[in-house]
Amino acid sequence: MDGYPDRPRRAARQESLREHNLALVARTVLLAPEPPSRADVAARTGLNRATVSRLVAELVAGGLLSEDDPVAAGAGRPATPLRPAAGTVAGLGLEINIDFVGARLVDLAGRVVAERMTPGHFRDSAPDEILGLAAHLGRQTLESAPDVPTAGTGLALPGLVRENRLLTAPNLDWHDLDPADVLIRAAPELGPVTLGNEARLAALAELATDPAASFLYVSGEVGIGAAIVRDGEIVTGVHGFGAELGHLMVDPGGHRCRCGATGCLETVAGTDALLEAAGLPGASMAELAERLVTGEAQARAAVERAATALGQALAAFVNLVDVPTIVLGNTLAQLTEALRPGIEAELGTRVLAARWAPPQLRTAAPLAHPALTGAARAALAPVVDDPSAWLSRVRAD
Amino acid sequence: MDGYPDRPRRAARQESLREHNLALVARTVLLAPEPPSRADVAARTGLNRATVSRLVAELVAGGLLSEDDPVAAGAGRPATPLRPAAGTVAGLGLEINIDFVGARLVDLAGRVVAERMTPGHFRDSAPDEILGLAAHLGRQTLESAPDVPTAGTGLALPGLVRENRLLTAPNLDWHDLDPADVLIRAAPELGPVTLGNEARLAALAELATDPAASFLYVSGEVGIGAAIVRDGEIVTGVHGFGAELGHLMVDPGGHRCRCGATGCLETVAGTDALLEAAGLPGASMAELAERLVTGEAQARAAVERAATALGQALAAFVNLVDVPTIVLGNTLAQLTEALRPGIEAELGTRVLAARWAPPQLRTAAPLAHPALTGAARAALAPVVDDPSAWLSRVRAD
DNA sequence: CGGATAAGTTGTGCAGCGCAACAAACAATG
DNA sequence: CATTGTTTGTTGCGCTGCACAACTTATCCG
Repeated sequence: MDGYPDRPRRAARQESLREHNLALVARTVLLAPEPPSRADVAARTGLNRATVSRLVAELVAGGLLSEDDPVAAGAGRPATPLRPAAGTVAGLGLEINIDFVGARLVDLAGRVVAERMTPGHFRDSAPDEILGLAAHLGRQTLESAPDVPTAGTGLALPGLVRENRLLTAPNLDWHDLDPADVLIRAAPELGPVTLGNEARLAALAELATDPAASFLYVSGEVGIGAAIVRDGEIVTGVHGFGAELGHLMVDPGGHRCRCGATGCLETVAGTDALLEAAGLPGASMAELAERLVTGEAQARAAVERAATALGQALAAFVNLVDVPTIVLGNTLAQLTEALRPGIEAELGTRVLAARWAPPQLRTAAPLAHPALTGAARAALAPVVDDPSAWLSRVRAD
Repeated sequence: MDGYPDRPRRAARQESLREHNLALVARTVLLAPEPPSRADVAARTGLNRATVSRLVAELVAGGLLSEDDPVAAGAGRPATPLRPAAGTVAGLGLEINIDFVGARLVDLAGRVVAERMTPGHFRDSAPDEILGLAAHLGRQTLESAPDVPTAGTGLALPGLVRENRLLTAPNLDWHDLDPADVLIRAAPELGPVTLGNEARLAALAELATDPAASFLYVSGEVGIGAAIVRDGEIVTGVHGFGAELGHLMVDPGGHRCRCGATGCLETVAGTDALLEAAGLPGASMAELAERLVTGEAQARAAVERAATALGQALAAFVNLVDVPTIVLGNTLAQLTEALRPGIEAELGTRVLAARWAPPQLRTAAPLAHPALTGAARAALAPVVDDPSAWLSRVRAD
């Protein structure tokens, strides 16, 4: 039932072979933990050394890969290590969230080329104004690195995104918008703008550490978002959204949620709800973590309750979607160890397959505003996934 | 973030082109609602007419496709309709369930070539004995159609399947088995045996009506299984299982479930649980449906409770996985209309994206033991997905 | 210093597709 | 009933792109 070749969707011609193998070689180098030689790439991909040489030549000429100085390792001709080119192609990540707007320019090598950040309070804000600010930050960021060509822009938003439109962002009180259009009008140099859900793009950033991983990324913010990653790919529902973990019901008789239903996970384990229950409204998660150390009862109780609710929701998730690992990100990352016992207890009893595949729980890689980096990566994705198209664009200049 | 070409995984050589396009042409004909001509196939796939002709010739020679008599449609040379070949390749489906063991031989055209069924009571049964019975039924079925070459066998089981092993089937009380091995020893002529979860294979049968559909298939049995189908493909979790809808928690303080947790959906809406709550233990769903017509209070209350629970579980599912359609199958199919109001009420309030994409609810296509057909289709899948391999096997004879 | 070894390059052969021209089979028209 | 127009399917040719093998290059080692 599995393991068969990808379902063929469109005709493959001679040209498709090139596109496919070019992408294969590019990915192999871009995602390798250590810079591989041409011979390494040939061995890993199954392509002939001669073919790899030809393809690498194209990719180097197009500025996607670069060669290091040859290094000898034992006998034989020294290998020429290949690595992602730095500073030749970049993607711009933008993020609009409740408490800040930011821009980050990231190149193929994963280096942050430039960054701009504006803190603020954008709850119930005017979309055009904030999008204008984002466009401005993006423009500034691009201008600060004028010699780096940009493939496009990714925009992370805390809401429901579908077909490159924002359906709703409850915490911003934004609804039914076309932010990509607004951005492009304000700053055409941003190039094609791709929208993405904040949690999903944060998951994309998390992937940088292990490009072929499978996990559920849980992003704790005011709300609770999530994204499913399977073998290094974000799993998308039919409509483009999904993984709305925050609105899983954990308490049929619980509080009413902003979404209209009752007993949603967010009403128990969302940042604001949790801090309020702990008797620390307006505080930060870090402060809450401190209170736990001193052993304050109300804080403990609130965290325990949140952990149980999270555990139940995650168990439901794992039963339905079967992911091996759960990654806690953003504000939840700071509480991982406090939450662990409660979450693991629920996972242990409720996950049907726990005996054979106990879900692992871990903290996200430390990185401020991961969705910014994820958005930049999303903007670079077309280049990585289809280098041929980018190369012909480069040649056209 | 979406719509980019499939991630390249292995090297593509000239031969890969052929394999790809051969599969493309085969699929186009096999899944077409009406028999298409070569010219139709060329238009739909984007391949050149000449190429299609070459590929079709191979597929016809290999017994995968057959030509109808040419029919004139308006001006021009009459087109030669192409259709799946009947009786030249078949897959054998086996199913072991609580109340029967069955075998069904299905050819590429979807025709049932032969079938054998043995009713019984196999709860807490001896695996070797029942697998022997299944092997015997399979052998008989194959012998009754000796001139139809078989690609292999699919085996549907009501339990957790992973890497072609049965981890657990609580209702059979079978655990940690390798049924494929047992079958092949007992009847080598069954060929390669692929295991599959009952709900998942039933979903595969449901796909026959609309080969590119996306839906959640909910299979009501003693337990409640489910399978996610996205664009005509079964979505598999990382470990191979997932979609364990029956063990979603709907009532934190509810009954203890066989799985060890409390308040699972199965304990409210599973066939046995539902009938018991309705005051009809041991009856059939059809009888329950009748009682509803006469307006019996206890039956009504039980169904309403089940509908609400199902609605909550399905809402959770849709929020997490984002499927547009929910298909109720097996025993649940008979209650669809009785359950609809309760389910839709919950979906309406709990599904975050309901405003933009309200989930549809419908009954499965009428077909006895759909998992049998699905298992047969699963056995045929390798042929459909990689015709080249099958063709060279045919040529080798 | 020469042999062993591995990396990368060059030239040839072959598979497989698109393209264009062509043959086949029918309908419409006067 | 012959001619024209239209669509289907086939044939021959040329191009793309990969594998393969032989070769060159650059290093290590004895």
